Amino acid sequence: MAATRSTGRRERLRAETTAEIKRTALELMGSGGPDAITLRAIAREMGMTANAIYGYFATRDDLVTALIADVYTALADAVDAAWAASAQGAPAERIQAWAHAFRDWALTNPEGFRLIYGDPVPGYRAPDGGAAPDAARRVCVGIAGLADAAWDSAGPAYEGDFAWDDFDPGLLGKVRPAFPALPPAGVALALRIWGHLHGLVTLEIYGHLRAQTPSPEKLFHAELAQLGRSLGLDA
Amino acid sequence: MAATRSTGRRERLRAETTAEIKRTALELMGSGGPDAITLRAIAREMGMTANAIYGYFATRDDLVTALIADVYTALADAVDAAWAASAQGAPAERIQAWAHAFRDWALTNPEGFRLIYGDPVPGYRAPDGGAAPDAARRVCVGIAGLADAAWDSAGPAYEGDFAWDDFDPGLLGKVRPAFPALPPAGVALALRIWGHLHGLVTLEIYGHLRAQTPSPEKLFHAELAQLGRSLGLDA
DNA sequence: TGTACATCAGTGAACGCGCGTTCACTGATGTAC
DNA sequence: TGTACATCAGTGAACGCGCGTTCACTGATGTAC
Repeated sequence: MAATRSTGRRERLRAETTAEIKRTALELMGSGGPDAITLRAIAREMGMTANAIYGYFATRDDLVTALIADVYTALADAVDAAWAASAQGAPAERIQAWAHAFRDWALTNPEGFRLIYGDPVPGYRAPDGGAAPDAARRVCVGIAGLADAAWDSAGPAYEGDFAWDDFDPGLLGKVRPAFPALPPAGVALALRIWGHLHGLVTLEIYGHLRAQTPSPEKLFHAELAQLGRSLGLDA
Repeated sequence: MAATRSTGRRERLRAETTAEIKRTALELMGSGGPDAITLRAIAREMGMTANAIYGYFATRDDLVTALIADVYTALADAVDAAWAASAQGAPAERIQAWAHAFRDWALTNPEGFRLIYGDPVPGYRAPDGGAAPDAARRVCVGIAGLADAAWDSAGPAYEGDFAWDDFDPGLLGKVRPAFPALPPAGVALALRIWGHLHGLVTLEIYGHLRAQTPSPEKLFHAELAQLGRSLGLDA
């Protein structure tokens, strides 16, 4: 009992320090951009030696890999939560809820957004597996949910010559069981919606949109209204 | 005469070396990412000493600033050329020509695309003026041209509560004289189209789209077809 | 045409910096009997 | 409860690296008379 509890304490301390390292890294990224993620800077911030971090992450790239997974998960959680919270709403409302959650998360965590969707940390090489974290796909599956919700009304306008093998099997492995009624053209629609939202948000995050308009959110709102109309949904 | 010609020669050599420095920097960026733009690497590649570059650029950031301007200009030239070349076509064809030129340029110059639209070179700080190069705006003005070409048929579906002061005066200073018939909602449409194209191309360049579909170009093509339909244009 | 001078592109050594990573170690915490 | 041992988080000094930038300089090219 006592032994178990003691071991538990060490493990808990260990987990806390691990979390603090990641939190500190994200804070540094928030204030200084992805360049700021260096073992030495993190250690400095935490009041420890740089190499103490090697007790928690074998290598700097391992730390970055963990950060990316965490950030992806946070984004996926945010949009999934918005989707779930709007479960009682009409499709048009739910799509707007999802999209706003996406943009809001990005604006709240611009450096996180840059970390997962932009250029990675200088010198970083993704691990051999190379596969993006599961959470990356969760976002895509979430968007497929938007397309699915709208497909009854949107379908006729969006039929096209897509086939299942136009898409990655891993993606379909998640999408098809979840949305059995969605045809290939619906998956294509999902990816295109993703592109629309990603484009506007990226332009905003990187400052390109703000150079053209003082109110990017108005543009985003118009985009969603028009999207709803294109999908044949009542706003 | 001889004197003039001699001076001309020196100046020409100087211009050639300046161009070679920039070309080398872009090549390095092409093979090693934006991180690879270092004075020492450029000098190494050119067979000269690192500090010889200080005869051409006062500082590394000055070089990067020049590179960004060059790359923006190359992109703007590419899309403008496609637009001009399709002058005889129907609006739907011209829009497709423009969009394909945009994507093609990005795929041919992915590192250039990342340089101007993504995270800048590590440690780079834009000069005080801070303003993006003129060519950056040329791209936006070009897209306003797309919206203008489609506005006769698209307008009714895209009216919205936009006003002139929803947009940057600098942008309007270029757009309104060029397209006097385009109302504020048309400018909003232009920025949204920009977002659509930018999103799909960015996702493709950064590898996120390829993880979901083996044929991003098919998706892009579908996007353009649907865009034409949304704008009320015949394909 | 020849000579004295100015220009200026490029050299080579050096600076200080922050980085990731390694090494041998210390000292506190937990474990076994 | 007390003692001997194992664990393990963290230290501190050091490594080699590539970077931007500075400095005093050399040597070739062009200029003026």
